[in-house]
Amino acid sequence: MPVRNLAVAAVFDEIADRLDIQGANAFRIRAYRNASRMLQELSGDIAAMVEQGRDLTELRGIGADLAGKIREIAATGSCELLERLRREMPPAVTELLQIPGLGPKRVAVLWHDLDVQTPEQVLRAARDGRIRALSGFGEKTERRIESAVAAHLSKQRRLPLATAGHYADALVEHLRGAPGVDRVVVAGSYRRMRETVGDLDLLVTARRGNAAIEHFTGYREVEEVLSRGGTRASVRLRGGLQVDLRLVAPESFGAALTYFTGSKAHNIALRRRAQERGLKVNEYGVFRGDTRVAGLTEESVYRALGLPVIPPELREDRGEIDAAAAGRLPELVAPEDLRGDLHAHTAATDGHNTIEEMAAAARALGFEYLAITEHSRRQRMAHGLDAQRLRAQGEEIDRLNRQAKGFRLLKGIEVDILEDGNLDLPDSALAGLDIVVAAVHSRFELSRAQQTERILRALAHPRVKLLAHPSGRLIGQREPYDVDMTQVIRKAREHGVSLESNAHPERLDLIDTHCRMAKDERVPVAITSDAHDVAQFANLRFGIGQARRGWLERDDVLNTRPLRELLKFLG
DNA sequence: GCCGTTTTCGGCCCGACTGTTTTCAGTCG
Ligand SMILES: Nc1nc2c(ncn2[C@H]2C[C@H](O)[C@@H](COP(=O)(O)OP(=O)(O)OP(=O)(O)O)O2)c(=O)[nH]1
Ligand SMILES: [Mg+2]
Ligand SMILES: [Mg+2]
Ligand SMILES: [Zn+2]
Repeated sequence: MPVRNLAVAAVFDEIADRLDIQGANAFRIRAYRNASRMLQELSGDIAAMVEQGRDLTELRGIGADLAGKIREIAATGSCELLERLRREMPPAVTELLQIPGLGPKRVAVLWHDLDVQTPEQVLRAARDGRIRALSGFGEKTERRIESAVAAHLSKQRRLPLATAGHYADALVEHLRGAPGVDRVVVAGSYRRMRETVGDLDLLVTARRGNAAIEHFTGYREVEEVLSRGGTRASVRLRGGLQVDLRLVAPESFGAALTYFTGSKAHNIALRRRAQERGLKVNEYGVFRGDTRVAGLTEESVYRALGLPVIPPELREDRGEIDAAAAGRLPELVAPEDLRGDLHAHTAATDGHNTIEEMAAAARALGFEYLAITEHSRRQRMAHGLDAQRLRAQGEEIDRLNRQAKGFRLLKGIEVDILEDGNLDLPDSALAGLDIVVAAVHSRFELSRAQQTERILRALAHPRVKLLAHPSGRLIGQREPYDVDMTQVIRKAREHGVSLESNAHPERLDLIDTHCRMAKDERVPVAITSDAHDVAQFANLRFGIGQARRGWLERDDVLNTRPLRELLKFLG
């Protein structure tokens, strides 16, 4: 079985961790981490590239050595360097790096001097008072480590973006009440609209800072203050979420926002560009020698580097700086570009509102159209429609459309793709519909070849115009099924099928990197809510976020088209 | 280990907080 991109990335990450603990050159380690990140974001299949004999050194961060290692991993599943490092160091040790406060140096000492290999063993060593005796460690460090391990062992993983939003809103409101506070902005991965966030990063400007930091650490949900200084503080909330606050003077707002929005890789790339121009960038501004030349606004920071402002969603060091320098940044799709929604459910199946209520909510958003796309009969739990109920619903929609002016309900279905790639309803049932959305809701465990074959077959069905939630993943709950997305996207193009970017907060599927791949292959993406009630249209903003992260412009998105053009696409 | 309209060798982002340190290493953002 060909090796997956993520598997190669995992090998490089493990090599980086082990080299780190061994005290290897920091830039060599960074090279492995950069290569891993590139592979995780790569939309094409690395194994296929190897097989086709492509020149891997054209990939960013891959030189002759790492290209060789990728070929070795593709051929054997592992590589000599990793196997050697594993022999030199017990397997579990790298997990210790995940514990906040334990970096490579301390992990090396714990392992060498105490033969500690697992978080549980660290906890025991701390409780036995064996850590404080180590040189470079002390009583306080031991206590911090103990607390950090306990938190690590009970910690939830990364939080879905929408969930983090609830915490963020409450915190921002709390901070706005602090004396002397000027502005409060959520930065970090939250501002970049990543599908999940590891923590919350809050930027605050104030003339007198101490009061703001006091106010922050005094927030009622704070469980533990992890650190606190004059310009920054970190806390852990009940429930485990970490929140970092950064405080700067108002004149540094732009530089600090750039810094705290990241990503780290984007920051490094920006700062390298600054170096090349004899400038220095930090969170206080852009400097030439001792003179500050920018920093009040993000616009001023980017301008000082000869760049237009780069939208936060693009700041991942995926080529956005080169694009900006060349004046080729995309004009990203925005919420107001949407003219309708192509995936929604009603109380006829597992939704909670009537067709009329859903239509009224869509109209209130300024939409021109809404497709009603219930589940098909196989989804028994959801009361999926059979041919007869689907026809009856179509008649009701016809009746509603006759009454409504300036708005169009589209007759649709979210039909199951069966294991063999056939659809869950006969062609006769699909014939009268405006839009057929096809979706995988079962047999996620099929092999890559079988799953790909299954979906390609569905895409070839002449009535199918939209592939719903193409990866099938549920964030934090279910991994994507194994499928060759390159082939899926090519097939979609061949048959004039659009790919859905499902905006449900647990899905956010199309994944951002696949979004970008669809764009490159000129396959239109439909940003849909999959709303099961009228409130869920609000989720569309998360779909917009993922689309923007995938570099999509208005014209790359199917449901920015006016009704007439949409209908043309739907044939 | 990667990379180059200044370089094929010598650089590689920059700063805050903590604890144990007698001047700064380690970790993190
Ligand atoms: N210049 C620079 N900035 C950094 C570095 N590490 C983090 N930052 C900045 C950019 C990050 O987006 C921002 C917040 O750090 P986080 O660790 O919270 O990362 P981020 O929010 O991007 O992702 P997350 O979802 O929290 O894992 O701080 C660094 O090593 N150098
Ligand atoms: Mg963060
Ligand atoms: Mg953070
Ligand atoms: Zn649905």
